[in-house]
Amino acid sequence: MAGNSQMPKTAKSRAGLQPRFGRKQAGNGRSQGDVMDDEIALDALAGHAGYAVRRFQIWIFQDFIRTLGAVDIRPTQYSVLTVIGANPGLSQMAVAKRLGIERARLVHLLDSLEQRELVSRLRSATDRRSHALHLTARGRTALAQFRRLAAEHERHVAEKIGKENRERLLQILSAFT
Amino acid sequence: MAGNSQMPKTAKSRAGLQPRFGRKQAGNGRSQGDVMDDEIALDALAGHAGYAVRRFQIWIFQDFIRTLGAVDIRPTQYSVLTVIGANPGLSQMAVAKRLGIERARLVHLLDSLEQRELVSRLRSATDRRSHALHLTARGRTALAQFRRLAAEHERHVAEKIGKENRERLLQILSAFT
DNA sequence: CAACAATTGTTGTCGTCAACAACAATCTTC
DNA sequence: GAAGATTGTTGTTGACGACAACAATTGTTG
Repeated sequence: MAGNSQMPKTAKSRAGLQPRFGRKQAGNGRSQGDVMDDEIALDALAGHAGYAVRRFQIWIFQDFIRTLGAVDIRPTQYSVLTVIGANPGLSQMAVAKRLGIERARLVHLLDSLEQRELVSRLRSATDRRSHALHLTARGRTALAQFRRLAAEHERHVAEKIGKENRERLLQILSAFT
Repeated sequence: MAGNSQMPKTAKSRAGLQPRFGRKQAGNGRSQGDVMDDEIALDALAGHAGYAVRRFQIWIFQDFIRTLGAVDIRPTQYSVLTVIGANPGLSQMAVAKRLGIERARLVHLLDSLEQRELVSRLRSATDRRSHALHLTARGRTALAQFRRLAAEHERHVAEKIGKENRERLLQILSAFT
């Protein structure tokens, strides 16, 4: 869950969903389908939380990916690093459960993170089935940088919906974290 | 955008993300990774809007899929039907742009919807490149039922986060619809 | 009006992600 | 110790977004 979100690899420049005006001044006779975007009624959709949340989530992930683009870290990777950083020694199962990621999926995520030498899988002394996850030294310093960029992303969010709204949002959704 | 969201085909019964207690009373000596979920710190993640939004979006889509499971309608399909129903005669381009779906993706969505005889693609009289999208009679009555189920889903959302919070959320995110 | 550019629907490819299923190695439990 | 559960792993399926290319059909412009 923390993961998902199929974002564009190439972050789109057009950040937004701002209403677009203009485009062919609304003439008299408009044929089928020839309607300006803004005029297209959403109908019941406008009252659906899921629709709004979905579009917001897309925007926010795109901005995250763009903002952390230079360091090539996606939201899921960031969430994994953060949890491991805050809880060294966790098993893959524990991380997966905490973040709502499938353990099958976490395998690949960790493969990549381990290849980049940000995370290391140590064999657990007490349970030889499981791995104890740790950040490498490199991972720790890298995460510090990621955090700064993530904070910048969070400022973008605040700019987009308003500082107070962002906090209200976090409060409303606190049960889901 | 309206689309995306890879949901489980088989809606999970456990709706939630409620904190789970218990599981092996926290003994004294806990080894690596042997930590109760609730104790695992999220650290910076807790302050990230994207993380909360993502988990909420997953919950909400799962509930939508489960609630509309009997009629086999997913969020994206519902959004397409709603927009076509509210704006008969729209071209595929117009629908795609309005919902933020790729037109390539909409092709498949409409193929499925047309096969189920909920939507029909009529050749536009004015632009022979494009299709004028309409709901079939069957589609209109079906959509009415979908709407009732979607309203039920929306009530689940209200139960989950609170009636007032849901409305506050819709207001905060209104710019994204 | 004819050449060129843009749009529309379509097909296909690639990459991300969630859900499952199966498996070997390793605990746990009875 | 045998049966059952858990952990990490691999592989498959399906929804989805991004892209690229294409034919058919406008539009635009010299």
